[in-house]
Amino acid sequence: MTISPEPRFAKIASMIGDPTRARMLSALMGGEFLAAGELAAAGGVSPQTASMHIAKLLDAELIVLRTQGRHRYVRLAGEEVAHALEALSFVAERSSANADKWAQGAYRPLKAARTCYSHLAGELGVALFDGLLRRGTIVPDAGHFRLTPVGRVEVSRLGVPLPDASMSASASAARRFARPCLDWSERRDHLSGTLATALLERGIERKWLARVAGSRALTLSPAGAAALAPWIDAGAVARRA
Amino acid sequence: MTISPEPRFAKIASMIGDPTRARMLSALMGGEFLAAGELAAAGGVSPQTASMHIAKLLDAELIVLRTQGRHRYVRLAGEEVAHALEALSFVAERSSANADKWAQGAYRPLKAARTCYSHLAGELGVALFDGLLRRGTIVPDAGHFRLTPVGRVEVSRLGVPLPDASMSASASAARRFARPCLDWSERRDHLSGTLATALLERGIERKWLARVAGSRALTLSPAGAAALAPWIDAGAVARRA
DNA sequence: TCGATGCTTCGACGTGCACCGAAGCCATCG
DNA sequence: CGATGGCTTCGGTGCACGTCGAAGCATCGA
Repeated sequence: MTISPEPRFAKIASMIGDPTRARMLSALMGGEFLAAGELAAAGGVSPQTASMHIAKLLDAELIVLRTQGRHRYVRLAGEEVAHALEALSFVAERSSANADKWAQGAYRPLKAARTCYSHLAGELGVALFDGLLRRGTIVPDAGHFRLTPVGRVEVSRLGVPLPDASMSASASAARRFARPCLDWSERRDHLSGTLATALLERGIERKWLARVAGSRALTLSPAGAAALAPWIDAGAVARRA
Repeated sequence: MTISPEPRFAKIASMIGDPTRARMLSALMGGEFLAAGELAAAGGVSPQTASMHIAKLLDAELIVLRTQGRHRYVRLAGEEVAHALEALSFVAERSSANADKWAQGAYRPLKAARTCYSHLAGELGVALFDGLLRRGTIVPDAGHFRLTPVGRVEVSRLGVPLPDASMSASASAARRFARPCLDWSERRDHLSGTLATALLERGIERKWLARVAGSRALTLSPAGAAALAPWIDAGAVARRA
């Protein structure tokens, strides 16, 4: 038997495996562009060191670059990268030894509500997902989800832009629109896809949700609790926020 | 901003990121138990070195151990681990620079047909998945798939054991039964779940498919092509095998 | 034009860790 | 009960790479 070549995923994993780069990528899971300096802070290293790490991540195509004046902004390269990070988190958090650590300090806000790259995750994320299904805003359809007629009205009333009413687009577009995504803290599905992305964007824009600086965590405002009340028990939500 | 702790997924990623461990894990993606010595061969290192790596992987709970006499057999710790490896592969293979490498040597058989931990993947995997849907053996149902009445007959005729005809089991069991899984070489879904696992097991048992030693690759026998003919064009299959 | 800012490149340092040789441990087999 | 085979532990070596100081290079504001 000839020695098999090094699997391609090894390089990707080694990129993610360095503690400093992992902190950087974790910060980028917020889904936004971050400047090189911000990444250095997130990683807890000097600008020079951060610069080297950014070069490596670019080379591995885990992030993409956008130069603007003397700033260099960087973002995750795509949903696929975010998904790989989530899958790794799911494995990491599975250990029984970690079960009690959720309660304490630093991880608590992250469990309550956070971004999963471009959509909502954590307790709030799965609660919203449950609510959307229970209320009949979305229904399962061939491996993904679609809005019901009532759902279209409800969602557009929130100010979320929707694709053409015809929905006669390609199957892959329908698949991208709304599909399940495994939540590593709740170990259950939440909603992902362009609908979920639009919901999060609008939620931030209207200040229903606010990003916690330097973290993927989100906080829910009273206005947000009110807006989401049709789908989520306001009392339970308030206790979380 | 306080420096955030090292994300938990970093340790998992660093475990996967070492080239030798990556080769070992790749071999374990076959879904079977492998002895420590076999892992050493797969990794291309001495037994001592393999032993150290196995200890690390056990500590990280990426693999599980089963001692039998003087042999120590090891297997992936679960579907979650396999899924994380697949997600990483999906990122790794996405690069445009890799597009042409599929054609050449070592990767060709892997692309044609391979195991995805416990089920079938690669060109053969997606072709079978397409065939199962086109022929109406399985149909989409609320985010996963279920057998049609005709499908039950067809599949049991292959000798694949099926759960109770009632199918009144829990929703999560239905979900586990048959669901889509992203194929990193084809960049499309193939079938996963207990049905897919049973299909692969039966296929190996009846020598329709054979494992290639020291690899995740599979080869399709003429008998296999005949057995799968209702779902897959035999000509196209033969050209692959 | 000049200084400040944001980031990169270069060079040197230190350490973590993968690796193997040698030796030891535990089963199984003759 | 010794011999063999499979695997682990220990000890020592070497390399890869993450780290920062210093210097260089753009861009922006005055």
